Amino acid sequence: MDKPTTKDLAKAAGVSLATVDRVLNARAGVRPATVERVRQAIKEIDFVRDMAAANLARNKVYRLVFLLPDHDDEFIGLIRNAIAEANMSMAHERVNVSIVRAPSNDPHRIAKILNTLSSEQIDGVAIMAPETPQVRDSIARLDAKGIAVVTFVSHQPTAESAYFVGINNRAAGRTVGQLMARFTGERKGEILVLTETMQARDSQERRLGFDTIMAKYAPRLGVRPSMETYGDPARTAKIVKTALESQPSIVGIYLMNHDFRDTMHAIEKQGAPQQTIIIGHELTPHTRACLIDGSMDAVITQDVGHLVRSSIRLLRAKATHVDTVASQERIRIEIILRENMP
Amino acid sequence: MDKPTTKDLAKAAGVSLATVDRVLNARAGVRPATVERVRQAIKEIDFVRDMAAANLARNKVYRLVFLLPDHDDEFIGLIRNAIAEANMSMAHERVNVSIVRAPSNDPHRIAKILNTLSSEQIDGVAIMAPETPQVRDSIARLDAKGIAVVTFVSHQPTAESAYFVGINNRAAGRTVGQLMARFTGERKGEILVLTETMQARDSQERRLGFDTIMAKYAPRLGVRPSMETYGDPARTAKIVKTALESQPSIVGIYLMNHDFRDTMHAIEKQGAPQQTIIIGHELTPHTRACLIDGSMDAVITQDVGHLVRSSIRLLRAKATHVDTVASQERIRIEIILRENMP
DNA sequence: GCGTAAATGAAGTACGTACCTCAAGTCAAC
DNA sequence: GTTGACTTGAGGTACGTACTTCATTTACGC
Repeated sequence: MDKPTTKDLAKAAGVSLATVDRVLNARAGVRPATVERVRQAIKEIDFVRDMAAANLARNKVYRLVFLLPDHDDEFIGLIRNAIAEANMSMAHERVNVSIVRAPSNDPHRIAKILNTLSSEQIDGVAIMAPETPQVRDSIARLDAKGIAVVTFVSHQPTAESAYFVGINNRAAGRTVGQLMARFTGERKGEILVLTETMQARDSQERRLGFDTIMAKYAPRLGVRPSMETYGDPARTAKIVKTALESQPSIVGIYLMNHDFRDTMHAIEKQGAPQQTIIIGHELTPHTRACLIDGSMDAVITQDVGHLVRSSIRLLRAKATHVDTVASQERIRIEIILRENMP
Repeated sequence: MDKPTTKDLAKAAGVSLATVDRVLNARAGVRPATVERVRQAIKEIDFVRDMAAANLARNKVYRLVFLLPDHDDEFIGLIRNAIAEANMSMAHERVNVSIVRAPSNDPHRIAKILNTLSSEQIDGVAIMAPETPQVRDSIARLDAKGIAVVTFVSHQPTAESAYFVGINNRAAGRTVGQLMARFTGERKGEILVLTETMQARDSQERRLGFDTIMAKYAPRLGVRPSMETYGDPARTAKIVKTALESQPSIVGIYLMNHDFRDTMHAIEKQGAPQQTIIIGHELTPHTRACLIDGSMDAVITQDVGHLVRSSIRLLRAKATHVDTVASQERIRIEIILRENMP
């Protein structure tokens, strides 16, 4: 009652191992009727190819690339660590993962890098980059070249050939909205929304989701227009100072981008009103510390290790033309409070 | 620049393949000095054993067993589905998982089942059962027999040889406490705590964590003693009726066990005060529906698929005497609101 | 029925590791 | 210096699949 092998399959189909091999690997030179016979036998004896052995025989290492932004914030750091760890723990899956970095505000540069990838060197790419026409075209080109692509963290809705690994940012924004609505109790006042840039689709979607819920559940609260820091500490400090001085009735702050260390620093320096609810994205050493010392109330995050492993599994499956277990690949929107911090 | 193989390792260590094999598989008959030389070489050339090939060569299927309670509630159903799914998706890992069921209130029966497992048939067991001396002894016996054991969902702190796969229930209770404290706003009143039985260690720990946070963050709220339903619908209805009638100032309800369909039904029938915050455990079809229709406010859950896969990985690693990636095995306490429901 | 092309089979090597056997080596105690 | 125990090496087979080569069979048009 052991698992059937290709040998059993050959016997069941009444053909030789060579023919089984031809069918399994879609090689030419087999009559359609014979192909069908083998297909039938596969179903009958419930044959599943031993991919470990197959890959061993192929002696192929799947070379995957993560394209990441070239600035070094905490979130990117976590991703890099997760990639390094995955490279270790998934070694027996015959994957070799490397990282390529590009300035996220230079679509041409990103496109150039993607366009130079050839299917001889690379089997798959996970792309974390803002949505631009250049990147979209590059993804189509990669697809045409037979290189597997997933979009990573940043959704590229116009790139149909690439599966998206990340959270639904609209839902993430809604989640923050719900927490903000409830954590502020019955208090009235204003909500500040800060982000690095509203150019990013992620920010737009989060904002959209956030507004929907705030309008529905907390009409008592006024949500201010998004303020952009452009990642500039001086500008950030100025914005925060002005906002907090002119708005004495702040009851909540939503930090919409990841790695808002400068922003938190500015808020702490300026001093927010007592009981101000502060919610932001991504669990990092910094946000972890903020949860512990109480300067933040909640963090919405996605499991970085899961993101990376999921991307790798999907790329590998795509490169091998194999199906995947979809349920394992859904990235959850996690709510972290001080009490359930991992 | 390929990945080093045992052959490369043999050359690097200046020994033969046979000796490398003896060292790698901890076989006897190698001088300590030689062992050390090979160990050094492993580090030097950064050798990692190709587990896929190793398992192929071993041609061993790891037979794992999940011991589950024999009553069929929604949570157990989810676990069974997850096990079936894992059996499919981890087939290439050479694991075969089966389920054995036992009445969770009959420790002798459970112990008897565990004691009949022999290391010839079974390589590992994941045990979901209440903590009892009988089970604890059985676990020790399994360990002595060389069968890998993890405790699953229910912590058995006295069984040192078994790794625990599940959440910290104390922290889970604290998390519920924090949500309850915040979701009730500034309102004053009483909190009901309902569970199937306080005999279960899980319930005790959740309660402990819950009380800690409530005392600290919501002293305005009175937390009532835990009420036990014993899984009896009639009793449940009576308890809920009495509690809600005699306590007009209920502002929150904590449902501490999983699968509280009867309890929710009784609450809905009796009618809780407007704005009563209801929080419970485990995301199931029922709690999912409750979140959507607003009859529940939050659900604390653990990823069942993750629980199962983690158990399998750990058992398999233990059976193979291999290290694991700890970070991948930590089960998170997930907070689910309507907005971030997966 | 003959020639040709297409389909199929038989048998091999390879992947990286496990595990076995047997021979040959080393070393220390006597 | 012999004995015996321990250590090491050499070489084999096996796991399930990929891929190749070459021989053989089948099908079809004439």
